[in-house]
Amino acid sequence: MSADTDADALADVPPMRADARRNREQILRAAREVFADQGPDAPLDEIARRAGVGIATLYRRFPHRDDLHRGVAIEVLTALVEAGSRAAAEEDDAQLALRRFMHAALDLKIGSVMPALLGRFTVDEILDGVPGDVVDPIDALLLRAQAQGLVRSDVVFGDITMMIMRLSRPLPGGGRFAADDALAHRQLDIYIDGLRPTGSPRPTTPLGGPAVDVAAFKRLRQRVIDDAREAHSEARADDTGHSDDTGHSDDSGESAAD
Amino acid sequence: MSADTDADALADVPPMRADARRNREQILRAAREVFADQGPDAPLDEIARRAGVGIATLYRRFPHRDDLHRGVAIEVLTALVEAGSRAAAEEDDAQLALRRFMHAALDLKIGSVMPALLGRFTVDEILDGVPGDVVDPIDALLLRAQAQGLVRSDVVFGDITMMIMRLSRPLPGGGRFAADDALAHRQLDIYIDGLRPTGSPRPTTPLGGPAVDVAAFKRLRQRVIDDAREAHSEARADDTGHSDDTGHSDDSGESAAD
DNA sequence: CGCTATGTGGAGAAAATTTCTCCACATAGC
DNA sequence: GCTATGTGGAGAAATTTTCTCCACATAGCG
Repeated sequence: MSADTDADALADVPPMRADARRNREQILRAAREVFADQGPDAPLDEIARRAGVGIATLYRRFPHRDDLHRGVAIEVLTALVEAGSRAAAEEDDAQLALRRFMHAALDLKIGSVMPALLGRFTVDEILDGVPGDVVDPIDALLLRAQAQGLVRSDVVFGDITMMIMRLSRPLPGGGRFAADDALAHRQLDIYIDGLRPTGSPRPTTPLGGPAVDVAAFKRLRQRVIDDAREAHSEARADDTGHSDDTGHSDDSGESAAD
Repeated sequence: MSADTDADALADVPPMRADARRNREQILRAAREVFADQGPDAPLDEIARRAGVGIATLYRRFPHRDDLHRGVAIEVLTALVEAGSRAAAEEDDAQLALRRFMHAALDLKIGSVMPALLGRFTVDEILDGVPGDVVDPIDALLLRAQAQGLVRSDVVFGDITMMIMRLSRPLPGGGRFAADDALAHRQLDIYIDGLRPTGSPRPTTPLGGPAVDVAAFKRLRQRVIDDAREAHSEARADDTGHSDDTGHSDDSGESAAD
């Protein structure tokens, strides 16, 4: 392994054509999104479609689903370690370093890696592809902030990572809410403020992202309902059963399947 | 749309047999869980199974999927309103009232209602079954806490409700993590602490629930991996997937996995 | 510029999953 | 006991997802 440019040279595999490599990256990026959105068993069609490639290309590059899991996991964990060490190095303030790391991790949608890490194949299989340790550097960020009294002492590793995993999934309801990612960052900021110790002099973080007040919530609800109604009426053309009121009707409505 | 507790009296429908009513409730409870876990398109088999009834019973009671959506929505929203007014009435402290309401709402898994509310049928269809307004009483809890300076002023309705929706879904990874519900409450407590204004004298909330530190995380990871390996080796017995074609120069053939 | 090894897309068969009906059997409630 | 009401589960039908095959495209080289 003299130079990484010819990692291929060691194997008998000839170097990939440029467009093929580009496609491979598109697929991994799409897979990360789709796994985060829909879970590890998401249909592969969807991934190919989002990547803008044919299904055959996906299968050629990743013959089994687990190959895709592993590919995504390696990519994301590598970026995660990188984000952690960069945050630690570039932010003097330990709380800001932690905050910056958490937002970066959220952007990476590490929720997509969770399924791959937990229970598909050995940790080693993934970690062999990832430079350095993943867990301890993250914990170090937390410990440093705690040592300086910037984060309450009863917070632990899982309170950092598992929240990010949760936030990296879309809201329930089928991705109807457009500003989903921005809202996740807003919620993360509030959560991070909640990590401060009692009486901390640190001010609360100014909240960006979508402020969904009651009026906005009602507008949102109405808009989505209108959309759905429209989609529905397209789908049913001739509506045999009008919503005549019968309680939880046993057989009102369109049992006449169209 | 009549309240179904005494719909029987008004309509020509004879009263339900006691066991049938019990089953209906079991189904709604199971549906709530399953919708929260897997989304609004979750397979109905799963719901019937969790409810401990046959699939036919489910179809008899709820001929269309939307009937089930509506039934769950009505039940959960009714309980939600009830929880809100109870919290407001019984807690003198406005911040504690808000906290108590949020934890109650999390237990209700209102994430399961979101899909039904957003885009399946009109709001009225649900709300006719729910006594009173849903949105404003919740907002009132927040406004009261803000008026007393117990919650920062830039927080809005959506910061309360949408976080609960998110927390009511399981962690990504296929429900492998047993203490999921308890972790959600722990995370919620941290989040609520983050709602306090700068310099608030209120102490942080003591954290219950699972404290997943680095050691626990590694143990958890290993345990799950072991489980999966076991399940895998049962399932494949013969299939030797050869997958050295990832073009990633990693020699570790995954076929060695077993 | 033209050649060819490498790469691509999409149709569609095969497999897996999910829906939903039917009917023989069970039991609550009188 | 009797019977109207309710039940479970088998399995056909419909839908979704997987995965292969092959005619066609183009990067990269001389």
